[in-house]
Amino acid sequence: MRLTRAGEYAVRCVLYLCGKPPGELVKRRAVSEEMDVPFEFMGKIAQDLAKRGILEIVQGSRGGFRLLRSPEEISLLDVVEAVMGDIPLNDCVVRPDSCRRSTTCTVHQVWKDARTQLRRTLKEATFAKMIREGTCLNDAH
Amino acid sequence: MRLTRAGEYAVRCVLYLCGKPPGELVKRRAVSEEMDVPFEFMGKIAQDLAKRGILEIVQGSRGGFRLLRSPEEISLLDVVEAVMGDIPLNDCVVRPDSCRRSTTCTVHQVWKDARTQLRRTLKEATFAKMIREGTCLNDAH
DNA sequence: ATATATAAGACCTTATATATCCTCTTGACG
DNA sequence: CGTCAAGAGGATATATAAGGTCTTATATAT
Repeated sequence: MRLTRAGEYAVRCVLYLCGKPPGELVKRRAVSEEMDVPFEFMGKIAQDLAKRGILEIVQGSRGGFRLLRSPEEISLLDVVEAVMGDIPLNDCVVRPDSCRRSTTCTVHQVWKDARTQLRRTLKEATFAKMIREGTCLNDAH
Repeated sequence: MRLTRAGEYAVRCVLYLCGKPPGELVKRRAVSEEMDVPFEFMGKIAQDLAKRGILEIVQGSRGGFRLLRSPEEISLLDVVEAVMGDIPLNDCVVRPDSCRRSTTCTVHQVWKDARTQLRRTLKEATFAKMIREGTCLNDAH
């Protein structure tokens, strides 16, 4: 029940892009080196972020990544779920078939509530807000 | 970021014991069969629960498991953390050394808040409350 | 065309979760 | 005491997921 490395890397990537002028194209190599993310792995993660419309990938020479949304419009939840898939917490919540009485079972209701709460907290945390209040970016990581 | 099988099994075990008269000694075999938990694995899980003082393990012939607390005094958090360890969500929260500026970084602050919130929700969910409001136990699982 | 950059999937490695096995210890009971 | 039932606890498999790398293909500027 923890953030994966891919999740952490994705956050770092978006954080880095948010620190650049809006619409600027940034090389994968630059993100990888600055944010200490394995180069190849960065490619995978960028694809996940692109699928969710968080950034755009430009091919060809002079290619790279470009944010498609403003930091106000990107939440921690968006980024984390882009690479980790839906946050389930408990199986029954996402696949109700796995438990016959999931709709009435209060154990599962607790998990469901916890999940809703967690997702709300992460949804409310936009990158604009986080950067405004200070992030690791300020220091060399 | 999900409940492990061991966590689910632990919950089932405690749920089952809560359904018995207080202080009753229940055989591992019974818990295992009734709650559909692998017999050997049940032993491991019981040890974790015993370490946290949730139940007592009695050896010898006529041995078995016995709840040490009333359902009012056992929360979902107790049981889940007994088998899964502390819920971290994000590494930096539990091991601040892994990030230099964890005390001031708002990304980590969000994770920390989310974690606190999740733990509170699970802490408030006592087995007494959950059973009162209906659980899967009522049905054959 | 060529150089540079990413795409996409195959593949490998490591870590964790899940489960089982075996030997030892405990305690009831004859 | 000896024996049996039951769990303890370490060692060891097996399965699944995470983490990372490699290769071939594709796109674009020059």
